[in-house]
Amino acid sequence: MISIIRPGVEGSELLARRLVAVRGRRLDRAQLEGLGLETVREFHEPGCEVFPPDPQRAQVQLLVSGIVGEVRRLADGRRQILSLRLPGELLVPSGSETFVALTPVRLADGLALMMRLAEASEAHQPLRRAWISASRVDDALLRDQVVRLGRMSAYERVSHLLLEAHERLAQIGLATETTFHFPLTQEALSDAAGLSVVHLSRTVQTLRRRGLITSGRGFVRLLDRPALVEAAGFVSRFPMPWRPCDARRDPAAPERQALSRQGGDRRPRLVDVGTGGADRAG
Amino acid sequence: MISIIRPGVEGSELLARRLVAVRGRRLDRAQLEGLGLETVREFHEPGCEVFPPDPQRAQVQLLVSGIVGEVRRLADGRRQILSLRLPGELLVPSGSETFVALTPVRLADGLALMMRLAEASEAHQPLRRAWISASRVDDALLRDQVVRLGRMSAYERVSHLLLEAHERLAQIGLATETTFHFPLTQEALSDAAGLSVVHLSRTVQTLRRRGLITSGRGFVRLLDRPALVEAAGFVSRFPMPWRPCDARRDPAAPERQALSRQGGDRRPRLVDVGTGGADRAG
DNA sequence: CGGGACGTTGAAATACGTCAAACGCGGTGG
DNA sequence: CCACCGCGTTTGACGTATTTCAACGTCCCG
Repeated sequence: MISIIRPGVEGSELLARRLVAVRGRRLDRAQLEGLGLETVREFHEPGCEVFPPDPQRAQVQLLVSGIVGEVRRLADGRRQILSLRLPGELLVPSGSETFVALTPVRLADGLALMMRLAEASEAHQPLRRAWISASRVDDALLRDQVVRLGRMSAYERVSHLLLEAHERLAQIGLATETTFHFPLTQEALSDAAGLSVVHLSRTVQTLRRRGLITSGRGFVRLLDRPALVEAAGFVSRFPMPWRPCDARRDPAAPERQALSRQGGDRRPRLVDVGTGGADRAG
Repeated sequence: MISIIRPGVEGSELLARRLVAVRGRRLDRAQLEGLGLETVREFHEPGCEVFPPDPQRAQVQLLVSGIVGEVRRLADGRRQILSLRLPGELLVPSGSETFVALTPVRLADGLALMMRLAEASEAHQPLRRAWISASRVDDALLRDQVVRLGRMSAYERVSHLLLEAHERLAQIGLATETTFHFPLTQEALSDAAGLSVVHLSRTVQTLRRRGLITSGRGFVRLLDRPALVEAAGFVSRFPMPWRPCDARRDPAAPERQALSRQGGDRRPRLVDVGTGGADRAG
């Protein structure tokens, strides 16, 4: 299976896929050349804050692999994850939030990309426009988060969150039609969903008992997507609804095997341990 | 007292004040000339959707007076107000959201402003930069909303919401040090706070019983701001903390009186009816 | 073999939602 | 002027969703 920790794809490729997905249009790969995105710069253990590595280093980073949470903390220690950041996304620090690695993470310097986006050069208008589309999608996702937290039950929130994660990962080729690697702690998930860990755990189990998902070893499988969509009132924020099996088979294929032997990441954090043998069948 | 329905100030003036507040810097008023903001175009009764008046009309509008809610609806009728829009703010429609008038509202065409912001003309760089600051503040406020809904109790949410409203209104001269006009239905407030109307009502009453606020006739008075700030863990998102009594006395003064005689707005919606005579004292 | 991180479970407390009725108020029509 | 009505708020009783606390199981690692 595909690993989000080691996707087997370059960061710029993931960025490109994302820009294509948010715009629903092709993008000339030349637009992303010469940005120095190949050289991965950081590696963080889960729980670490991602910014700032050094003050003088770039303040914008491209997430190449792993999952990062955009976090706000309250005085008494309560934590809210504002958004989950997935590979191919740019992390721009913004005052009141911190970026926290929720899994092992690799980053690339995003400064050159940021500067290319800022300059209004004629040659890079397609990139610029794609970027604007990406920002709009990000914005819509943040508003989804508001609605999730404000008006949805725990059951709906978790379903919605999983559907969103699945779609976003699918768009960049890091999910199959039903399955994706999502090695988050239940504590992280609960902070994203605005729930207590305990209640999140129970909610996930309800989803499993009802046969909507299975999960374990950091993988989630959506057994009945239509039912989940129905339960969560899920609406896609991408211009094109995702459909499986297009550009997703070829470039990501290399390390299907390597992962499961090694256990994926050193700290094998699981969404949950699964119901025994429920999640074989690949 | 100052009315948010008829502030006695032009829309461009409110916009200007806002741009000053979000940047913490002066702004040459010439930057806002020739935008056609003087001609107020719309008048909506509460509950009406603000967009679109006509397809061919401008799709961007400046809110000149009154309060607008940025609304998402779920399939079963649940409603979440993503953000409250106050006078001097620009309403840009965005697909999944609708703008709903929560009080009587006046609007001006914002298209010319939008276009001036888009063109990179050297002359209007200060405006452009101020606008970027405003966007950043908006963004921070939306994230505040996420935290409110995700990790705060009803009591904290309402306190926080009131403090935010007060500060934003104070920044544009529509609030005194303690008091502001806020003629929202409790239903609207509850949809903003992610609570049921009933529970919101009880929460507001708790705040009153504890002597933190009084309210009635659409006005809210913060009796003990420090206590509210403490209770809500409130943090300002403006570059300069607001302090009373600077530019707020002169230009807004004209129609102090007109309002209370007329009852403010025709449908005198109240935040609540107050505890009898608790809110005199000027 | 012990310890720590993570997930699960059960019981009890509580915050919040729902339902239904009453109230206050301003507006309207007689 | 009063009676009535509609809208918004308030209240009480009650049900439910969610949290909290505490304990236990498991896996991995030292």
